[in-house]
Amino acid sequence: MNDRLEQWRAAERLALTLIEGGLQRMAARTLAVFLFTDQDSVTAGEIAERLEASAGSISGAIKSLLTVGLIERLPSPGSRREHYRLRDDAWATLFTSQNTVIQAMLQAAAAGIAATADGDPAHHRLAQMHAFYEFLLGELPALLHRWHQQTG
Amino acid sequence: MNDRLEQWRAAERLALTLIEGGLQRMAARTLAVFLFTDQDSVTAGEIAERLEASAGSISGAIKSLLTVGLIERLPSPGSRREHYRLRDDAWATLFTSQNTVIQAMLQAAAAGIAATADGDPAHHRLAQMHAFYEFLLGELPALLHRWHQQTG
DNA sequence: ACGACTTTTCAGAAATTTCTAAAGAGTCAG
DNA sequence: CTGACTCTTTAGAAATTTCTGAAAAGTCGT
Repeated sequence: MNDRLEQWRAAERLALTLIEGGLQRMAARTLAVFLFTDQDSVTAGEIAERLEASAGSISGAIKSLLTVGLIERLPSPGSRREHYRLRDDAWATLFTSQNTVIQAMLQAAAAGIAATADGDPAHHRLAQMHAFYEFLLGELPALLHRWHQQTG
Repeated sequence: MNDRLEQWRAAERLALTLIEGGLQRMAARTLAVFLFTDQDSVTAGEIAERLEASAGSISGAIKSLLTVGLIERLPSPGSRREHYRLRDDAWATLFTSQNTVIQAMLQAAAAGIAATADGDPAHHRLAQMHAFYEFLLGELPALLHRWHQQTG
């Protein structure tokens, strides 16, 4: 099953999944190209052609993927075109980027705790929320460490 | 610091954080009400009044929160109004609901692997993706177990 | 420094998401 | 059974997000 059309379909399906996971539409499709290309690296122009999208939207997508650390810009060997490729630890990075969400949750919970009295049911609920996200934040480093160990 | 206005502010800030985390706007605001109310349970009407939103949008928000298991409907004691409250394990549930996302990622990766040849760089990338999400899926149960042990 | 080529920026258009209002359905008391 | 009250559904409006096209900016070879 080494069929180009089937690959394209799988790529688009994966993009849809990534969108479900919270990525922006074009960023997701771009990421799918990085996954499914048979080249080592691709240029913005190649992606635009592949997705039949405007250069502008690809530019924005690449920018956001760079920001979250999923892809990297390669030192372009004497070419005018910038080359990009998927980073090795892309998936761990994508997962880890939720740390910032967890941190935000913690802060929000802390603010709520400070604003409520001890006996208030809300105080108790917020404390529970805080405890969970604190636990989570503490577990993540060890989790990623196990992952890196497993792969070597 | 037991100030009603400060509580309201903290609630709205928390709602914004939840929206960042991927919840829909009104679902997030509704969840914030469940967290910050000083009652044991609230009705749809009370939430609508609190958020100055239509009954319809609250109905939709409650439905989605019920679906993901963040809140529960209480046996209403002889009242016409349905009572809801935050579930005890709400935060673990919210975190766990991403399992479905992980499962979807796994399937998408598997489809891509099946569609590419062994030597293809894409094949390698997709295999890496698959390995990570498989690892993640395997770790989650133990993680949640540790959490439940910690709280008792 | 110039010309060719590529990427980035940005205002407006398109599409999607989200909310509301109003009608409908369900439920309980009497 | 009826009336009063609440929740749900849905079509359309409003708001937000996302994409495009064109102009501007950047880069490399000559």
